[in-house]
Amino acid sequence: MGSPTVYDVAERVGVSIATVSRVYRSPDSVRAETRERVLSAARELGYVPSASARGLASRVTGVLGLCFPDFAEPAAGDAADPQGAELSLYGDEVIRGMERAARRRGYGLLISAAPADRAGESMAEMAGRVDGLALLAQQWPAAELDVVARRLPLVVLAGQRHPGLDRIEVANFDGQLSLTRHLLSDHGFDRLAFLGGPEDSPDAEARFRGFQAALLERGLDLPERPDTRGDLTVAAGRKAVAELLDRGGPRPQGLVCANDQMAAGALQALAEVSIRVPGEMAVTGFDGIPLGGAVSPSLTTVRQPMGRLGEEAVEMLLARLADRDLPVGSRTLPTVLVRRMSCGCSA
Amino acid sequence: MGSPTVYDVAERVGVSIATVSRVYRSPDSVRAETRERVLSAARELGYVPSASARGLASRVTGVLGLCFPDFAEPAAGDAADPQGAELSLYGDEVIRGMERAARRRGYGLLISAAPADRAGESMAEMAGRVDGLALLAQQWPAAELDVVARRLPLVVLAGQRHPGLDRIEVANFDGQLSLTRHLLSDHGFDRLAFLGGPEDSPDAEARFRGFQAALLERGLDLPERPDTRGDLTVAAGRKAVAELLDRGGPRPQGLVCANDQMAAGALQALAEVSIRVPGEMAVTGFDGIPLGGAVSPSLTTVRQPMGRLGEEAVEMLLARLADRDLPVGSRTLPTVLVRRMSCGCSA
DNA sequence: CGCGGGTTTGTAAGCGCATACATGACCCTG
DNA sequence: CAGGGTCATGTATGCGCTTACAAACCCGCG
Repeated sequence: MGSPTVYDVAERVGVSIATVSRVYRSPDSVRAETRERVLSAARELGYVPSASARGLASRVTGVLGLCFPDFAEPAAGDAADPQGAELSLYGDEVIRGMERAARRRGYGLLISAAPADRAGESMAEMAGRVDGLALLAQQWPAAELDVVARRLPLVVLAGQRHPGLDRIEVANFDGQLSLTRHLLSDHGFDRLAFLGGPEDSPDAEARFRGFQAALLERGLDLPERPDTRGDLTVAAGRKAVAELLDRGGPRPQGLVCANDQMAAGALQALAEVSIRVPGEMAVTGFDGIPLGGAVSPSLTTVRQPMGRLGEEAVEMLLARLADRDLPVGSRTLPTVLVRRMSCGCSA
Repeated sequence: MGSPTVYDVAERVGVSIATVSRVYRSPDSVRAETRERVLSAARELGYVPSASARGLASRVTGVLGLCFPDFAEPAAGDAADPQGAELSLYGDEVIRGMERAARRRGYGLLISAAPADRAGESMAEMAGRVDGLALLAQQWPAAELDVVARRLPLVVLAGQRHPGLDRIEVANFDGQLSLTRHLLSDHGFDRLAFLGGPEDSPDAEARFRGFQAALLERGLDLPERPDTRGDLTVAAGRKAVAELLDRGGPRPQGLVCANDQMAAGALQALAEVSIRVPGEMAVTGFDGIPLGGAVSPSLTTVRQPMGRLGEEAVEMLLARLADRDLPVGSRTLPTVLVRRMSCGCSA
C-alpha cells in the first residue's frame, strides 16, 4: 500500500532496478526503447523517485538552504496590518533571487525563518537537509556555526563577519557615502541629520559610517552617533522625526535615513506637521524597495541588489561544493544611487 | 573523511547506534547521563543527523512544499527595475505565511517557482522531496497532478478547481461584490468601468463576476466582459487607462481594477492627463498589497489574507497527512474591504 | 568462425538512520 | 529469594536508491 518504488517499476517492465534508476539519473545510458517502457510503466504506477533514498545513496540532497531572520511575527490578526508584509520586503527579494538561481542550477531551495533565540537550532535542523546553506543578516551562534561549517558549505549574507566563512555583502558604506555626497555637493546642504538603525545592525552601522565619511570629506562637524535611532520600521521613522523636532535646535536641511521604511515614516510624519519635502527638508532612504517609488514625494535612495545577493549566494555555495579547498571568499555587491524627488532632484 | 555518522558517535561514547538515534528521536527514552555523553560527543565530532537517511528509514521527510508561478523573470539587469519585485508581492506573503505555519508545526518548507511550461516537471521534482505539497494559482497539468496526488497530500491555492483535490481560495466574488456595492450605494456612482485581468486567471474572472453581480443587484446594464483587460501589472494599468480614454464616449465615474497593481498604474496614467482622483474619477484595486497604502491618493481596495492562505495550506496538508481518508475539503477565506482615499472616502 | 571493443543491462553492496524485538539490569512484591 | 514488571540499551533488519563492477550482447573484421 506504500508508494511504488524502483522495484515495482522494474518488475513490471521486466528489467533490473539499476536500469530503472539509470533512466532517471543518466537517461542516455539506457537504450531508447527500454527507457520508454520504463517511463510509461512509471506513469501507470504513479512512481515518483524518493529524494530521501537518492540522497542517502548519492550523498547529496540537491537542495540549498536559506536561513533568514524572523521579522517580528505579526500577531494573528493578519487581515488588518500590513506591518508584517512591510518588514519583509528586504528578505523576499533575497529569497526570490536565491530560488531563481538555485532552480537554474538544478537545485531546490529550503527556507526557514530563524527566531533570534533559536537561530542555532534552526540552522542545525536545516544543515542535515541541504548541500549548502546561506545565512542572512543575523547573529548566528558561533558554536553551531563551527559544527555546521565543518559539514557543508556556508555563506553569510550581509551579516557579521565570521573568520573562515565565505561572505557576501552590499556596499553599505559606499552607497551611503555617495548618496550623502550628492546631498552635500549637488544640493549644497551642510546640515544633515541621520536616522539610524539599531546598534547591533552591522548594515545600518556601515551606512552611518558612510554618512560620516562624506561629512568628513567636506570638513564638516563629525557626529559621533546617529541623531536618533529606530528599529528600521515605518513606525520608527515617524517616531524618530517627532523626537527630532521636539528636540528643537536648528532644523536640519535633510534627513538621511538608515533604510527606506524609516524614510517613508519620516515622510508621513513631516507631512502631518506640514513640513514640505523636499522644499523645506530633504529625505533619503536606503534599500530601494518598491515602496520608495510609490510614496509621494518619491524617495531618493540607494538600491541594494538584494536579488543578486541571493543569486551570488548560490554561485558561491556551488563553487565551494565543487572544491572545498577554495580560499575563503568575500564579495561586495555594488549599490546604485536612485535620485528621485524627495531630495529635490527631478521635477 | 565523510561527515560523522551515528556509528562514529556511538563508537566514541561506547553505546550502540540505536541509543544515539534515540537521543535525537525520543530523548526521554534515554537515561539523562547517557544522553549528555552522546550529545557532547556529537558536538565534538561535528555530527549532524542526515535528513536523507532519516527520511528513508522513517518514510517522512518533515518538509512541505510550495510551488508558485514563475513571475516573468526580470532580465539580468536587476539594479534598475523594480518590476520583478513588484509582481511578486502576492506570492511572497503566501510563502511567508506558509513558512511560519510549517515551522510552528515542526516542518521545513521547500519552495519552487514553476515556469508555466515546466509546471509538471517542477511539481514532480518536489513531490519526491516533501510530505505534502501546496500549489499556488497556476494551471497544473492534470496528468502529473494525478500521479502526484496519489503519492502525497496536495492542496490547490487560489487556482483552478480540480475535482478530488483539497482547495483553499479567497472570496474574490464576495470581495468585489462588496467593494462595488460600496461605490454604487455609498458614493452613488452608476457608471463604472472594469479593468480586467487575463481571461485565464480564475481569480480575476471571479472578481469581474462579483462586479457584475453588484450592477445586477442595482438593475444596471450588465457588461458582458471587462471594459478592457491587462496582465495585472502596473504597466498594464497605465495602458488600460490610455485605451479607455482614447475610446471616447462618456467617461466612467470610477475604475474598478482587477488588482492593486493595475490600479496603481491607472492612478499614474490619470495623474499624467490631470484627471483628479477621486475628484473626477474614483479608482479601486484588489489584493491589499502594501503599495496600495503608499500611493497617492491611497488606494481603496479589498484585502486578501494571503498570509492566511499559506497558513491554512499547512493545516490542510497536515490534516490530510494525519488521515488520508478525510473528505475532500474546500475553504474560502474572507476578504476585507479597505476604504481609503481613491474612492472618495476618508478626508 | 572467433575475437576485440563498444554498448546495454544485471548483480550486489552499501548509504545513515529508525525501530521492532530481544536482552539484561534492577526493583518490587509476596 | 523466586517471579513479574519496568526501564535502559543492544541486535538486526530494511527503508529505496546509486554505482562500481561484472556479465551479456552486438558489431565488424581478420
